[in-house]
Amino acid sequence: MYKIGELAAACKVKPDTLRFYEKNGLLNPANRSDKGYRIYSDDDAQQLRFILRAKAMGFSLSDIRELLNIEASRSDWACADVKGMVEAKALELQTKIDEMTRLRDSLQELADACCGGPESAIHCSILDTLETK
Amino acid sequence: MYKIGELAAACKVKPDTLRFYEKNGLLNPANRSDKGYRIYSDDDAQQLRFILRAKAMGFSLSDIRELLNIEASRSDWACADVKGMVEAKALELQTKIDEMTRLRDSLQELADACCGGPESAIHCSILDTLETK
DNA sequence: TTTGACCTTTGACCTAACTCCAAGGTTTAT
DNA sequence: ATAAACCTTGGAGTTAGGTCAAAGGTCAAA
Ligand SMILES: [Zn+2]
Ligand SMILES: [Zn+2]
Ligand SMILES: [Zn+2]
Ligand SMILES: [Zn+2]
Repeated sequence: MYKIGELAAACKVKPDTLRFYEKNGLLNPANRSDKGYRIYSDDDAQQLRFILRAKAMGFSLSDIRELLNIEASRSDWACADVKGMVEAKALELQTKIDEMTRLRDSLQELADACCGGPESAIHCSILDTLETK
Repeated sequence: MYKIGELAAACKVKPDTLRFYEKNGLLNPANRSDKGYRIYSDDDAQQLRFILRAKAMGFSLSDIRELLNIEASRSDWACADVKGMVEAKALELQTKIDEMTRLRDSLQELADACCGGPESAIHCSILDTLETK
């Protein structure tokens, strides 16, 4: 049984983060002390670690809410559901990667066309390109 | 000479966006009509296109403010300065790409380990992995 | 002349995921 | 006993780049 600061420290997050997760339905402390302090159980700690691992994998908090729902009643779901979520996330990421790669290539092309020398930028091809495509 | 709605329509942005750019020091209309309407010149239109092109290249508005400063007095800057900015941006992008690629690979690995079948997720390796690393 | 499409300003709201603050109550250590 | 270090709540602020609404003034067409 942990108080909020203890669990937070154990998982290297701030107490406010746990309150935030609670407010957003991701982690409810098992109970409260007679004076109203949040008391977290080992299961809660495990659930927090689940959340943090999923976050590190790139899932949003609302994705994680879904994963927690599934995890809470695994038998109601198929592997296909879970795998579908993960693959969708991977695809989403890939789409962003592609977009950023195109952007990076454009920038590199822009940079390559510039002499990069110490003289005045009056003739700079980068600025020219941005000025009039 | 354009009123705000005209310039906005010509560049496919909303009037509010132009007001926002003005508030943030990116684009000041050449003058105002006697009744207070913003009046944009052809130079302003050109500057807006500069802004939009730079944005499409992945520059943030504060990057663009810098670029506009340079553009406004090109002779005070060297090509090296401009190229440096562009290369820094490309590198920044590359760093994000690398990070997202690692994330995508982790997700793909996670997905690959799951059977993805229609039976219950009780044995799902994805959930197991997230539950206890 | 009256409708409707413009324009003005100020200021609130949006997403995401926290983070911080204030004002007060509690626990712990010396 | 008292000060430090915790805990509570509610609500505001952060970043980035807008987007919208309200309340009012202006302008062109029918
Ligand atoms: Zn040069
Ligand atoms: Zn150059
Ligand atoms: Zn399976
Ligand atoms: Zn599975």
